[in-house]
Amino acid sequence: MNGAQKTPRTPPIDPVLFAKALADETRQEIMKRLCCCWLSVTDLVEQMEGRINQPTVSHHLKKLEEAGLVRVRREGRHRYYTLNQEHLTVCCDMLVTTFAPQQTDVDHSTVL
Amino acid sequence: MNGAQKTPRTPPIDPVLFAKALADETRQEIMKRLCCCWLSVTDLVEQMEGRINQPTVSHHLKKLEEAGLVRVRREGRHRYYTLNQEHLTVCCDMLVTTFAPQQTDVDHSTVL
DNA sequence: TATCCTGATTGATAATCGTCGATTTGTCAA
DNA sequence: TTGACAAATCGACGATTATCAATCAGGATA
Repeated sequence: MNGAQKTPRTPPIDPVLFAKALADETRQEIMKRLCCCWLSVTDLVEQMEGRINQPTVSHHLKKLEEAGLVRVRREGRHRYYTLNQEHLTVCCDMLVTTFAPQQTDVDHSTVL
Repeated sequence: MNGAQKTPRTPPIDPVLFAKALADETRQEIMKRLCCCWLSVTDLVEQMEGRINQPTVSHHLKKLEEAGLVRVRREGRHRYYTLNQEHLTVCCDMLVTTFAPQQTDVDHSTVL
């Protein structure tokens, strides 16, 4: 009885990294499929119905993970991914704040 | 007494277009400089202090305009740009909504 | 008109990025 | 061990994109 494990690292709060992670149609489709459940890479490949294959899905998941937008859970030989809703919300709030007027350069390198 | 004129078209609500517009460091810097005032292309080029030149600034402004993130005002031979705060907020809200769970595919092609 | 100024457009180039086939790594079950 | 499966990594290729120099279009002023 082990293996189950959450992503530990605090997600990066970086407006450019965040936007780049979202700046792809395929990645957004993956995010939609992960918004309500945990799916493995194989699950995602199946749901894409031959439009993209396994290495590509892995590649996109890596980018999303680097941006802190997905959580990973390892279970046996599977890895289950799900969307990190909280971080998405935090980043969206940060965007609005970053580009708000009367802005005196908020520091986003440290988590609030 | 004429010339002064706002951008008429309702900005597009498209999560991928929005993210792509934000997915560049230079563009985000331009957005920061436009968040509190109206600046001309020449103003922006000066503020960038030789790091990017005029055609590049124009190119970035075009992308931001296509995403509805800047407003333009023509005045004589000048064109003044400023950030469209409202649309930025709308798009961020849309992102959170789009990837929220219990989502029954909200239509974003029509403005709310 | 001619000239100057502002900013958009074009064409070329280099860098980045998405995609895939092939391979590798890691885990479970015989 | 071995074999089977899941998923990451690697290398290559094509498409997209950021950038710049050069040019062009429109408006102001003389």
